[in-house]
Amino acid sequence: MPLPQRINEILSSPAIGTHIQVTGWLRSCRNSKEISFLDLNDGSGLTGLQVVADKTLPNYESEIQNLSTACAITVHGLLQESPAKGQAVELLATTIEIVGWSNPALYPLQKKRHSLEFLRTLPHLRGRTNSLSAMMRIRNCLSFAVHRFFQHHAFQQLHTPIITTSDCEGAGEMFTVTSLDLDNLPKTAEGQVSFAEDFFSQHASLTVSGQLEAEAYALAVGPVYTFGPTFRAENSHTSRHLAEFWMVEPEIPFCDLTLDMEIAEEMMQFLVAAVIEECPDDIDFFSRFVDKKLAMRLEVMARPFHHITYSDAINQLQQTTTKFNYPINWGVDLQSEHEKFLTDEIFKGPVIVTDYPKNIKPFYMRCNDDGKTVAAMDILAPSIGEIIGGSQREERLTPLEQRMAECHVSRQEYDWYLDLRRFGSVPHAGFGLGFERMVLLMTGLGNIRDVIPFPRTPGGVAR
RNA sequence: UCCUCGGUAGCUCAGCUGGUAGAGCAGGUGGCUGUUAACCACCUUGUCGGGGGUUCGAAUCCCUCCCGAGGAGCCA
Repeated sequence: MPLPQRINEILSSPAIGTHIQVTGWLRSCRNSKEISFLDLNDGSGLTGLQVVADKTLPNYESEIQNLSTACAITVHGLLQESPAKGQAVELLATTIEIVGWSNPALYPLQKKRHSLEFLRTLPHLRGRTNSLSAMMRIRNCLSFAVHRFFQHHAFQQLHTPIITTSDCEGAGEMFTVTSLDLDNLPKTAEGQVSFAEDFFSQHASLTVSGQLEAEAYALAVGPVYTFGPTFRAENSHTSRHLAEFWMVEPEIPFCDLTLDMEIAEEMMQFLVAAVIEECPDDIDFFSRFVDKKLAMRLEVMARPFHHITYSDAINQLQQTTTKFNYPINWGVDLQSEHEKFLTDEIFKGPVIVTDYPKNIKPFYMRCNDDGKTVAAMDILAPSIGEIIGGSQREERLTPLEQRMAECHVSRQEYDWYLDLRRFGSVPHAGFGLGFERMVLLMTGLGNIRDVIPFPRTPGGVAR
């Protein structure tokens, strides 16, 4: 493909003495009367290529001296060793074509450091900063590694629908999808909105999870995984939640909770290793400027994860002298402060908590023989909290029907799901990884709005 | 949704117990043959988040709304 060579490739194996062409955007310009130094960056890495332009260039006075941050240029020149300190190689320009000008008085990003809060107001431009481009490279690396991991283990990627008519968890607010005229809504005899007249002839929403559809295909073609956007209309205004986020959801037939946990742990360690291997500069950048403990945390991720049952976790938390804001009782879900205590104080690393009380978990999780707990597992990561939630699914028809009744899940609506238990049901399990939380873990960034290019949160969409 | 802290120049912030606004950076102009968040000199910039109130007088005190950050709940 006739694409221009990227700067990170040029710098990693510089062909000194050859003529090359590069394209990119200027981060800064240092002009003097007869020579200019242009810091050219094309987004391929943190380090830019220094372009040296001297007055012999025909457009030196007319154009080059007027260049400023953000201008786009194409440079032909001679790659040479740099006589000055600061960089090993530089490009001595023979021609510089200005592809796109930028008005420095109006361009909102300066050479100096900006706060992440300010950059959030410029989602369309913030990718030009080191922080966001480094995040983007790590995010991309993680994304590709997810596919590599599952494809290598013969999982098939399943494209589950974005628009759905089922509410998977039975919890969580969903966004309604409608083409009805909002100023003139059709009503039923009871005064409710008549979705029978809507586009899909029934109420439809944006998906909160592809799990149930993934189960259907796992019981048809073998191990599958989904990797796509999911949506929650919950009014949660925190640094860990998005209204639109990406989730990785494998679903494995002939699989119990133990194997499910093994796969989850192996996947996470594969992802961590991939980023450490492929994005060392970006990890180093985040370690130095964002989170000094990042490298240490990533080391811990490579060790075997700790395991503890929910009941044992409750016991341990009850035995500590630490005072919690929320009381610890068997049957109540673990609060953030409890999860943090498990990961940061007791285990000092990732923890897999298993066998939660069935009453705090959804209907589809498999009931354990004790009748009180389900075959569920949550992976808690240091400083992030829950990063993976998974379970072995209830494959037995009768217990599933009982749980659906207890949870007030419509039998009619989920009859198709029961079919999966009627016709060749097998033990199966899966989990969901919050992809942005994985990016948080790998970058050390503190706010989930900074690990997705265009964040959607309650209250506003900037672009 | 609740709690806490914030909102002053393009950005980051100072502005004490009320006396009507400042710094650094960015930007502009000029200078400089090798710079590295370049340097030197000079210059520009404000409905002090919106609205209302107290006061002779409000960036400063009070009320209210909006927005942002951190935490909680819920979750991934």
